[in-house]
Amino acid sequence: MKAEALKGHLDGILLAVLEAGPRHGYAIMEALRVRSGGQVDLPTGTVYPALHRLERAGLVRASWSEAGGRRRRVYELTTAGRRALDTERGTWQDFSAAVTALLRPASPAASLP
Amino acid sequence: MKAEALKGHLDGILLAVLEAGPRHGYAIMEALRVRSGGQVDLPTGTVYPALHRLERAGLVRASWSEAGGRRRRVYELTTAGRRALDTERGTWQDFSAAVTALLRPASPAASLP
DNA sequence: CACTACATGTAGTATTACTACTCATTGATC
DNA sequence: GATCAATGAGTAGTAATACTACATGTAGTG
Repeated sequence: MKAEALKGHLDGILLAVLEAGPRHGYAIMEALRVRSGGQVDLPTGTVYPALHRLERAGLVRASWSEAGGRRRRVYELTTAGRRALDTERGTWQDFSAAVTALLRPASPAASLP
Repeated sequence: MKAEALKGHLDGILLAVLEAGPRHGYAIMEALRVRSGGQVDLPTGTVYPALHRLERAGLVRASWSEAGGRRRRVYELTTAGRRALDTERGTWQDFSAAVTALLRPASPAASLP
């Protein structure tokens, strides 16, 4: 399972990575790879547009920096971003509990009422 | 939390409902409402197209039936559908474990290496 | 008669994450 | 000295998904 779709929870995950401190896009991708044990390996075409989206939404703040002849765009959480992360954690709890319950085999049940 | 997006796991959930026995679309929506305690309340514009998709994919088999002057399209799992449901359960386990881990607060961490 | 529950469906839209590129620098390898 | 991998940022175009908002019709209840 490599490029597993994060399906709507990508934003929350990016915010969670940034909670630990400011990071640039490439570093975020690597942090995700490391923290997931290689399970989550996002392509740049997923991560960069997502960061721009979060920036437009005011959940992260970005600034250019330079290191070793390489320009980096460093992102950090805003207050709204922190709030959004809290909300997302709650949403995820509810969502995952609901899906887990629905996916669990039910009693073979009465079919047509 | 009402029309919560099932985000890519709708198909698996529909298959899980049908695992308990054949059902028609409307009954599936109701089963979902009941089994989720009202949390999951899908609009018809989500469920019917999804069922058609599953049928096209060969994961369910459909047939018309008549009850009380009402025509119903009754869906039941195929062998492929049963297999797909097993796969989806595994995928969900991995996926939810990964998201839960990534969403968990990390050590405040070194930022820019 | 009007309204609700039952029952199925479509058209059009917004969002999302993907593939497949482009561009540029640095450091290691041949 | 050339070439390649890693670092770093980005876009264009596409496919999939679930949504809103509608159309259509029957049965039963107040």
